[in-house]
Amino acid sequence: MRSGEFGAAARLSPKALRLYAEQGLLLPAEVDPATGYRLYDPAQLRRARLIGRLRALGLPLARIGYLAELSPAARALELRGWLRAERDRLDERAAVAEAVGDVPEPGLVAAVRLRDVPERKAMSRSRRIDSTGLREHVSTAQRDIRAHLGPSGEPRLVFFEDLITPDSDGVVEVAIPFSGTIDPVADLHVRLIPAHTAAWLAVPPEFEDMPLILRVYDAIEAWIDNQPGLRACGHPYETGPGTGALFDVSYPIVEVK
Amino acid sequence: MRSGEFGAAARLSPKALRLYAEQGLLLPAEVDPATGYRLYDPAQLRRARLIGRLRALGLPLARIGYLAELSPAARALELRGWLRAERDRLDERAAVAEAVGDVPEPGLVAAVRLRDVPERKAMSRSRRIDSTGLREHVSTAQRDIRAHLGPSGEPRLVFFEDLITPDSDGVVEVAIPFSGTIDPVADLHVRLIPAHTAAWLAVPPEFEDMPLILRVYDAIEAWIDNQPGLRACGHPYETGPGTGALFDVSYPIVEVK
DNA sequence: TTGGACCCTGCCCCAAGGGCAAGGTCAAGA
DNA sequence: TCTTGACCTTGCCCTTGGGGCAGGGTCCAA
Repeated sequence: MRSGEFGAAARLSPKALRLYAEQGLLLPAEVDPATGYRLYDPAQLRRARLIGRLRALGLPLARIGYLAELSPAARALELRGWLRAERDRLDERAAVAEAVGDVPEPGLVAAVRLRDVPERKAMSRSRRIDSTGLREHVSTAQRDIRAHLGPSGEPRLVFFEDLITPDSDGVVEVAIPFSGTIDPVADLHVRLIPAHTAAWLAVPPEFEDMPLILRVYDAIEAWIDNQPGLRACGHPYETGPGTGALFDVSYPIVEVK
Repeated sequence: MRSGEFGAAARLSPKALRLYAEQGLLLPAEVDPATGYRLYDPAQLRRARLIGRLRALGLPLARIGYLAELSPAARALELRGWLRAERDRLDERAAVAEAVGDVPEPGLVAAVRLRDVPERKAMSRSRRIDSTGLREHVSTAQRDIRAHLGPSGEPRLVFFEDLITPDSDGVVEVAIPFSGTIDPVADLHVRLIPAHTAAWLAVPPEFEDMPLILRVYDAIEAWIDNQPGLRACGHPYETGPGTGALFDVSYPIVEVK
């Protein structure tokens, strides 16, 4: 079969067929060396239709190449896992959407305070994750670092270098301050957390989880914006355990002219 | 504020800020005409953070530009509608995924038959839709066409020129055959459905809806693939009411060497 | 004055093709 | 046998939302 006929039977455009051939996802049974015509075997229709269905689901071609090699049962299993992940992502998006773009909570804004934080040494691990891996990253990094520091008992800090949502990953650093001298190990770095002034808020229990935690961040940002002489600098971080709460949220700030 | 400082406070990359400035989504308060430096006002942080949040949800910039102009209440309303649509899309994807890539139903394959379909004139409307608009397209087109044909009572045909899923749209033609002579009206065309042989299946009631209807298509395709002298040509169509069922599914076929 | 940090424009890159132009191939009708 | 139209090829530019880099200009503090 020539490509047009094959594409019509498989409901794939000529351009798509060419792309799949280039990527090795669906190699023509034969390519005429003189004319470049791609010739397909009717037996390839099964695979072509499968690819079309999976593409229609929105799966990337690389993933399709993997799935196409699986047995139907294994493929169904993978697809169900993917659907569950998609559903979780959507749930988180719903949570973020609920909190987006409202006016800040006046009660939270009024509770923002300033404090001076001294310079500290800290052992930390940075990793690029999305929100699905956040909880695990924090707990395992904390465990690994404490295993090296011994029972110093300092609160942990979690720095958010980017906005972490199900659709956008970013760098999150888990750091535990310590006294004395310790050498870096593997991916556990030792660095200085510089002295700074922070605008902070003890997170009320009812705001601890997504999506309401976003309103805590909103409130601190709004408070800083309302102080003409102050400006955020650097990344916000969560300190846990906090001062009378499960954790505090802090923004390093500077004074400007 | 210069772009770097502003970007750090809003958690937006320099590249993203430049893009938003080019598209008019977030115009700098001032651009130094000599150096091209973009200077932002701290008051723009609110909008910048809103844009960042909406981007993190996966919304396209054009939509964000629209949403950013709305009041928080109107924005929340729009977002809830969008989330509902996303959830519907995901439900349909789940349905498609359940049916994808299994082995065809042997009972269905065994029930496939051949029939010769004579040439007919038909009045039809074609439209590019995705699966959310399918049901409405079929019913309104059928109503509009029957209003012009009068009570001829012929079964309707629905041609699927592409695979229709929540993520991929395609052309769907609703056609009703008639006898006599009728002029085309507006977007209702008059065309010949050529004589052809069709491989067809009366859809059992339990297979009528997504996702199981896909297995009916799979079964006919598998049956055709197993007949060495036969090959599908043209697009499949649904005939309703069918022969002893709510509708039949047919594939036009040709004999090959 | 000089170094480093910051910023600019402009170019190429990603996925998954769509669209178009220029040109080569094939089969059927005249 | 010739021609015509349908089909096929390669190659280039376009899409979204930026990432990354090169080359060069700016700003601020030591």
